[in-house]
Amino acid sequence: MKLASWNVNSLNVRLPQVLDWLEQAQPDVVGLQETKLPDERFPRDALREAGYESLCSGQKTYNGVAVLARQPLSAPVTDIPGLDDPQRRVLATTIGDLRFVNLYVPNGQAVGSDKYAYKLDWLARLRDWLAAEQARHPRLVVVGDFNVAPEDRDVHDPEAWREQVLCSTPEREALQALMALGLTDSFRRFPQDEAVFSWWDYRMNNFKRNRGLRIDLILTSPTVTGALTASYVDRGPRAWERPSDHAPVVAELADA
DNA sequence: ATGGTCGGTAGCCGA
Repeated sequence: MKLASWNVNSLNVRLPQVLDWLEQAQPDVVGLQETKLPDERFPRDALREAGYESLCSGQKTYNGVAVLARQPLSAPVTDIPGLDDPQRRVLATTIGDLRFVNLYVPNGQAVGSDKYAYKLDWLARLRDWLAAEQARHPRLVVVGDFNVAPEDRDVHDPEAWREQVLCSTPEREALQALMALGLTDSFRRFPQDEAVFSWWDYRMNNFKRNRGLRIDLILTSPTVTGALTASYVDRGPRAWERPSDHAPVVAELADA
């Protein structure tokens, strides 16, 4: 079983690339972020023709998440309980025996800003909810654009990024608090090259120079971690014409 | 060279 996460930075613009990538990579489940589409404009039919059922939680202009799967998707949840937030950043659903949680974590803009405070609060509330999700659903997978680079080795220039947003100690500690629930960064379960990233700013030829961060993650609960057979970043689509600024990330599971 | 690009929108805001 092949799981993936991809921040597409507008599904309206990126739908042809998503369809190409689905055809090429043949994932079973995909979490999309930054769809930037209200649900009535979600391209459900085109995705169904490609073999995928979908759930979406979108809004105009900003944010928006969706999950695509070859199997039926049930029991959707679109909000962190108790967090009254109009921003569409969460979509959890059950697919087979997996509970799949797709996230677009707030960016945080700059350390010390109001958006940064919102990000840290959001992550703290996420932790409490994921603890409950894990108790209900032992086979839990949490994917998405976390907008946090877990460690310095996930950053092209750690000194330049020291205590900057996406890399600051409070953000990393908030991510660690999620992982302390028993969630594993699937990418680090396997030998990897150095300087593997999942996001490269559009500016300054950052992709060509591989000046990126690894902020798109697939976290797995212990029973799922035990079934992992691979986890990697597919840089291919980032090199396509008119790309998203993020590449898809993938985790593969042995069949049960 | 201290910025440089996108996407959505119709101003700039957000990333």
